[in-house]
Amino acid sequence: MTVTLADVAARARVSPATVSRVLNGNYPVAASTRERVLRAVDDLDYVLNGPASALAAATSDLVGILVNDIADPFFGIMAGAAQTEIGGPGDGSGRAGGEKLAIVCNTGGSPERELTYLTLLQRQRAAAVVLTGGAVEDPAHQAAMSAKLTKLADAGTRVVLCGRPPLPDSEAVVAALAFDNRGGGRRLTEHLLSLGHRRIGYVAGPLERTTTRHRLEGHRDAMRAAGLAGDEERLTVHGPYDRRSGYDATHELLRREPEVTAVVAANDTVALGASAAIRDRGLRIPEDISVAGFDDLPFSVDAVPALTTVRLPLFEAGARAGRLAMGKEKPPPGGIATIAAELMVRGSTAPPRVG
Amino acid sequence: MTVTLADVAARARVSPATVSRVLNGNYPVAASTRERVLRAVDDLDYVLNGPASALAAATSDLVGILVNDIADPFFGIMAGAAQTEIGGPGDGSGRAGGEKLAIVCNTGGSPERELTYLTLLQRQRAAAVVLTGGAVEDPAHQAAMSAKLTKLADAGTRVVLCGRPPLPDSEAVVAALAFDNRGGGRRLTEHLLSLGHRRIGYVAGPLERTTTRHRLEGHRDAMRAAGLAGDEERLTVHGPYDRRSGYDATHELLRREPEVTAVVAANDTVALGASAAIRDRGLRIPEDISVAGFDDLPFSVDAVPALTTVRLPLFEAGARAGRLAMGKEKPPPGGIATIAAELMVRGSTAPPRVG
DNA sequence: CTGTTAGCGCCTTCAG
DNA sequence: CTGAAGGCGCTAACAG
Repeated sequence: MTVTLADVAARARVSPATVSRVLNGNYPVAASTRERVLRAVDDLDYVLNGPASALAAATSDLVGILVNDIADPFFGIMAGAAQTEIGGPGDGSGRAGGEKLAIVCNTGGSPERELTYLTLLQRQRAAAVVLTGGAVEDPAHQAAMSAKLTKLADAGTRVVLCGRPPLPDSEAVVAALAFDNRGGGRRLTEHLLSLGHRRIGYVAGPLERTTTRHRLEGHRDAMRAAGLAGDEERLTVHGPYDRRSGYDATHELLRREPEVTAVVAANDTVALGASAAIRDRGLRIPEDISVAGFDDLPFSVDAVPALTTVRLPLFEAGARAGRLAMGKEKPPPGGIATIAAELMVRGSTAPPRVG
Repeated sequence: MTVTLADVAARARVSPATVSRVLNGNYPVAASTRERVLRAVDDLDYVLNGPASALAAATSDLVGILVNDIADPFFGIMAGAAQTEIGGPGDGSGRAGGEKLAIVCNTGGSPERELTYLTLLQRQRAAAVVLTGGAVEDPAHQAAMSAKLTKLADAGTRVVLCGRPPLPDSEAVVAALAFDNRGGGRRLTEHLLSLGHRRIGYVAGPLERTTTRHRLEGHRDAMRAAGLAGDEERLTVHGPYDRRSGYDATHELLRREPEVTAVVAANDTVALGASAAIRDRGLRIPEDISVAGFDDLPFSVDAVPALTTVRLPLFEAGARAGRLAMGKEKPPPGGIATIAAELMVRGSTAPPRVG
């Protein structure tokens, strides 16, 4: 029925072990023998049995990339970049060579699904796992994650964090690439303050996520430094990282405080929704209200007016995470690297109206 | 070292066979026995060995989802939707149950990588494969794809096409969900014609892709029906499906023909770039030039002015593909379904200036 | 450089 | 309902 390695061996008149060796290419085989085997493989249209191979070798060529929301380019860009480093270029023959199979798993931001996927990857004896994006801060979940990642690491799976803060005290992780969300958030708000804004609304991401907290903390640090503490709670509205949330939260914000002169959004997608809400109220950007985002996704520069935001080098970070997962790059000192966030000032922010 | 099924059996004082049966749940086991086994599993923190299981059972719980560009929400939305149907909700314990592992593979639009991923999936004995988005029209590649998909199907892998036209003559495919790209393209251009536009530029996608061709054919059908044939080549510029391409191609288009009053883009992302180019030339949308896109991605409604486009039910299509891949839904008659594309008229299109 | 020999960990008949 | 036994297809020592 299905052709096996033994069939190939028979046809090439060699032993199964030899066939295995030429297929894996990690052992010397005479050129003529290799030739013969390869021809047999082609003749028989043989395809390696992944599970059998993984079982015998006790490793597999799967690399998992976990993302919170695959429909969000924030994750898509990182995952795609990681995949280019992991997947190899292919040999143009459609025959799979020694490359790894980079697979993207969409957790939808759910802690349960995150753990489930890790278990599934553990089952598959994944060669590496890349966790992207912010983490949920629930202590129970964090403990479960630590435990799970430790087990994965013990089983030989390389664990890399990308755009996620390092775990409290885990030796399991090869490397953690953390974005400077706090610094970026701070500089963004400082920019608004320097323009003269004082009443700044904040449309935050979902509660209990590190990304949300860090960006918000950066914002509040800046506010506090400017002597504007005290009104934080009232001027902050939380919601998911999507367009709709930005829209709704901004309406809520302007209801609570119509005198807001600037709105900082949790990310660019939310900023888009916020902008729509502001316009629906008949207000202009940036003349009446300034708007700022975070991430600098590709569409942000094309918004009208172009969106002031904080640029995160998503592609570069994803690619680096991919290389780390493949062991192609040396981990940073201490296993932790902070990735800079750059303020991008564009047309959506301007000084507040006088009066 | 690693705990195996036999360890669990020993601890639960049953045979390995019994443990296997409770784990797979597809065979009657006494409640008390099951209880004991489950407890042993928890005590020992046992994780099933996927490869061993797949080898013995000759099947696996992997489902592959192939996308052309994971950073593009067009694919992200479909893939995410498919994954919700495939991955199951999890049981909240982080312990993986009977669900499938939905994995997204990013081909980058490369035919070679597409075939490579299919081979990798074939190796893993994937339970199903979902191919999303347009196909490359190169005959050699199409033949190779047909052959590969047939082999996958023969090995028991369910193949589903989502947003991709059915293969010429393949019995391999369970179901093909094709978008009505041609009809959508035609109606979009008819809309522009009805507004009074006559000189319409077209920023097309990459050559040799079904999506590109069908949308362009719809456009040209409409032009021809209006007696406006003849100038197609000059008013069409091809490029990748990205923002940059839309920007560059639109500049090129306006260089070739400054009298263009409307630009139709291959998709919404391209339309964003086209809009930026138009503005950079000091022209207004829609007063000087109308712009239209395709897909109706989430950001399109927030563009300024809001983008006229053709809505594709990406989430619904992806979810349906996921269900078909799981065998949860009956395939459409003949295995082929055409998914309607709906014209969304918004602010970016208006009658051309008079004179 | 190549063949031989044992498993890898699990599922699945087949008996009981 | 449960146990025993064989093998899924491949790899990894060992010999030669």
